[in-house]
Amino acid sequence: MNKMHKEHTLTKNQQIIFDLIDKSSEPLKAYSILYNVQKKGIKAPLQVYRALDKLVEIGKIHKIESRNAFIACHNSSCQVAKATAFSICEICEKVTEISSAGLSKYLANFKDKDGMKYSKYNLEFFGLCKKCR
Amino acid sequence: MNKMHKEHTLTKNQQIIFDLIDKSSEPLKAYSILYNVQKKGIKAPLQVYRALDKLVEIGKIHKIESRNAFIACHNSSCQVAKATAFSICEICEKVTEISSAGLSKYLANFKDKDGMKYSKYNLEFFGLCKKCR
DNA sequence: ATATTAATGTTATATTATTACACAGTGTTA
DNA sequence: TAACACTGTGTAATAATATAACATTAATAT
Ligand SMILES: [Zn+2]
Ligand SMILES: [Zn+2]
Ligand SMILES: [Zn+2]
Ligand SMILES: [Zn+2]
Repeated sequence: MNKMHKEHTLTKNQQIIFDLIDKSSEPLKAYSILYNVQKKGIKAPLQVYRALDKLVEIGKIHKIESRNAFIACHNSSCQVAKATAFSICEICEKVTEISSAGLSKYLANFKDKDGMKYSKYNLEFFGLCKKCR
Repeated sequence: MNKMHKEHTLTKNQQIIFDLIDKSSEPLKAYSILYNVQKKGIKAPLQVYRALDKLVEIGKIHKIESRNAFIACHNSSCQVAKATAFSICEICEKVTEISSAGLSKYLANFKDKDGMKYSKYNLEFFGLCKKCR
């Protein structure tokens, strides 16, 4: 198989699960994923969680921690820095990945009281989306 | 009664669980809390989760979403705005609440592409603490 | 080839959280 | 007073989320 540059070639299970998440309009939960890929031969939770772990690790998807759900990344810079930001509508649960150069720069340069810098972070904003206001 | 400055009188279960979290040096998980309060008559998970929900709601504790654990708030401004930030050591799992006027001001004023502002957010920074470096 | 690493398949189990229902206390209203 | 709404409690059962343990196979590197 042709392995181009730094591209991660997904395995069969990883590809099946990534495709499902990528084409979804909303974040998907692990057991919802499991249910939807059983016809493709993925039968057990662990198969799903292993693929999810790897996809998160390589930055193809992100976990929305407050919702225990997974969303595909459409922001190529995330694949380098594990620095993510999302907006979440508290009514319709719509989740959008925020890609703001200003925000990521601010957070990447943020130092706490001890002068500590953090390259990795996860930020979740909550509010009402346009529709729900 | 003045709503802005209303003191929440904790119920018995809430007080027992808050005291445990408050005196803990690390975030506590729900079932660890349950185990530790059984001698005080709290026998079921639901009793713990109900108290936790209320304590989160009134800002006495926060949930560390990436760890499914709860920590007492020592930053009085959180009780007004549900805007929280933490640093988490990826080795020893030490969690510290960040209270930075600059950070909270920046995030409270942050607008996404649609001009939307969010008063509520949760930010988790990851890295290595002083000891673990 | 062989050692090594990564991924898979399967079963069982652990951990985290909620539903459903009955009931008790408190304060307000009629 | 009685009726009501509201909040909290106690208990059992169950749902939802995630990992442990073990055997096996595929891909990669030396
Ligand atoms: Zn991303
Ligand atoms: Zn919405
Ligand atoms: Zn706080
Ligand atoms: Zn540490």
